[in-house]
Amino acid sequence: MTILEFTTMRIGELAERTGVSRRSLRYYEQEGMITARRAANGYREYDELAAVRAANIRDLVHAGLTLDDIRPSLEMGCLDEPLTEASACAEAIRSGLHRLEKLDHQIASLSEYRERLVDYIGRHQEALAEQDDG
Amino acid sequence: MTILEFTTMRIGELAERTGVSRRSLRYYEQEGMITARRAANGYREYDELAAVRAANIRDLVHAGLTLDDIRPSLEMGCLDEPLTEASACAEAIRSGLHRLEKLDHQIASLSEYRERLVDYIGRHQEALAEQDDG
DNA sequence: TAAAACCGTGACACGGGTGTCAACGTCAAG
DNA sequence: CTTGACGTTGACACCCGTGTCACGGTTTTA
Repeated sequence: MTILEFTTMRIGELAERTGVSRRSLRYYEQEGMITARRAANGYREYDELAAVRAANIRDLVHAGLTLDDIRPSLEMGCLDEPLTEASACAEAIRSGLHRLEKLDHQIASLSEYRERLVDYIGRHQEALAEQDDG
Repeated sequence: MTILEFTTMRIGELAERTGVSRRSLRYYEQEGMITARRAANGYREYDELAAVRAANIRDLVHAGLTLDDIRPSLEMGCLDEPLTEASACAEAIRSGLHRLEKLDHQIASLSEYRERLVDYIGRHQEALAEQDDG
């Protein structure tokens, strides 16, 4: 615990810190997305890098990406620091571009439906106002 | 077949016309999203309304909505004519709004990742240009 | 030392939409 | 009558990330 080189933590702590469930952390590891050393007793020991990655993965998954989508970025080290600061990546971009296409399609579709929905809402907000319990 | 009142068709034809698989058409029906009369032999018989609905559902599902998301709109008759022309709906809107929230979150998240991705790409397009096989 | 809290693995289930296969009925054409 | 295309239902499988449970080992606390 008082090791200075790296802040080492076990799965419970990491889960709490990142908001990623133990289950998911194990799954991410199983999928090769994060790495954990093993203590003598078999317990996983995570370092800061794992924590950063876990958080980044969490964000991307939450945004609707799959682990396979994320993997290339990760393999290029793009997820080794908080997502807010862009690092240097290159090849991951290629697959990123691929995903981007689909992404744009999806966004476009959703936005289109959104528009229509908003249209409806605008047209009938009086009707809604009368009930307004939601 | 030469009935004039409604163009009646069977599942195969509808599937071909809408691009929705037979399997999905049955599933939609099972989920109460579309209706089919039954011929004496048990075959499903679809009318034009079913065709329109099927196409609309197809679009929305393709856009990332679930059948449960779509159901309210459908129940209000919002999907009874081609989606391009907005009809009069009201209560469906309420659940529409609910879905809309999630939708916006998702779109926002995706867009954010998109931005970062585009950033990366911009920064490293030279590297990509050198390989340019994609 | 015993209880409580943590860790390990393995297995099963879910949701949602779809593919696919089996086993069977129906209908039109040869 | 047989063949083949089409229809029916039911069941099982997939993906993907996650929850959860069982069962056992370890660490910490009382």
